[in-house]
Amino acid sequence: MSQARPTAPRKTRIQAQNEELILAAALDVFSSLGYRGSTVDQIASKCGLSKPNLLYYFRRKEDIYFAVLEKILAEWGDTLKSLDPDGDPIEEIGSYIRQKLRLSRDNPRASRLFANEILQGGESIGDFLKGPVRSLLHEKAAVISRWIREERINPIDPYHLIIAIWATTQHYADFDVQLRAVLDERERSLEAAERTLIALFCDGLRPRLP
Amino acid sequence: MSQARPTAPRKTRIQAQNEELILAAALDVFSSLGYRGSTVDQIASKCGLSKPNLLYYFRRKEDIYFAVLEKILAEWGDTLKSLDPDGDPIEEIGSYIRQKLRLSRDNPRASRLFANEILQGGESIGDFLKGPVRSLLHEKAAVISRWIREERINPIDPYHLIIAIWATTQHYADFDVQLRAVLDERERSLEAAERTLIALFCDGLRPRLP
DNA sequence: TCCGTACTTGACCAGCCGATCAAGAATTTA
DNA sequence: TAAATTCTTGATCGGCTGGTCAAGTACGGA
Repeated sequence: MSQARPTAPRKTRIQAQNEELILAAALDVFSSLGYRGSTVDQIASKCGLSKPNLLYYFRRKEDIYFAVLEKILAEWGDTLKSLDPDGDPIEEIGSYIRQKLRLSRDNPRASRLFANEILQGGESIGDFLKGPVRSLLHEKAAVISRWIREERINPIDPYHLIIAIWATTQHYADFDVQLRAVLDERERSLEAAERTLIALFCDGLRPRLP
Repeated sequence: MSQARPTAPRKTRIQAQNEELILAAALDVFSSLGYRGSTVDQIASKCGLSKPNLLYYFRRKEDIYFAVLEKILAEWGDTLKSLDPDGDPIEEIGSYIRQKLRLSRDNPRASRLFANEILQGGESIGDFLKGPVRSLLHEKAAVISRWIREERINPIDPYHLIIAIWATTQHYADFDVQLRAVLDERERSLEAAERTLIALFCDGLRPRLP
């Protein structure tokens, strides 16, 4: 699967270089047009290769798509590992939000590709979701549950908390078009989003009376 | 635009009936396959009409899409009008969350179609976003700003607050596939989501000390 | 009942797109 | 340098899909 040519067990310099080119172009195209909306020609011309040449490295359009997906899922897995069980709960969750927000800003196309895939039924990543993501979620939920038991944070459902964090942070990548149409430039700063979300998740809206 | 036949100023019984059939089927198909992934044939066979017959009512595939979009945007506009400026802030925001969450549950396909459209660049709804949605957002933001000035809720950015509400509530429709893969049946109840979000937005995570 | 209009459809077309192939160019290896 | 391998591409194919058309059928008013 990671080998373009089944007959070639090792990667040439040219091969590695072109595959990288292709995957970069493919992320670009797939994330903005969706799988079905993208054509092999578009990807090829975006990276300056001919269509048959591209199909020499990846036999099928599907294979390109899978390769892109695989790549971004791997990167994501790495970045999701934080949330130190031994740290201060509020600090940890705050920095988790910050981190995910930055990921949204720095890698919006990956986020959109993922969103697209989910909306389309997510068949290609079902195993990934049911495996790594699921266990990661449960692991983090357990940490949060412990924090709740120790009365270091308010008692809320840990699963829905994490989902809320995912939803709010990814939203800045996935719905960027909407935000651009609806917010003024000045209101769209990452800092404002960061401040608001952290304030919200930490202290909520209700004023502390005394 | 609302008339399928430019030469026919009035709607026949059959016409009204078939257009409704078509739009229902189209929402179904478009929302699960996206615009480019859907075919006119699929929509036609889903509502038991032949393809040419469908294209008799809507000349182009695009026209069907626009009609569906127009319909759901109109319905949405209606449901978004709540948030009474004279009510209790916490109550109002809570009931707004509840309302949007129920909308997600009762009309997930509309939500997904919308998300799909945004991800694809949202050209078809640019005017809608820059117009009605934008002014609605500003209107609500003004209300929230007043509540903040009156010190009835904590000072946070009203725009990002509303966006956070949109993000979290729509997420339950748009990312349903992911939630199914990652959560157990029991954890996926609307009630849990409702409770968690409202607790989060109202009181946050940090315990009140005294 | 008859006539005009609205509706329906099988057959068909043109363009696009994924994929193939054979043949030539470049690069590596010996 | 020569042979072997890898890389590149123009030409082409077949299937799918949006859209058309002509011919027929149902409907509704007089």
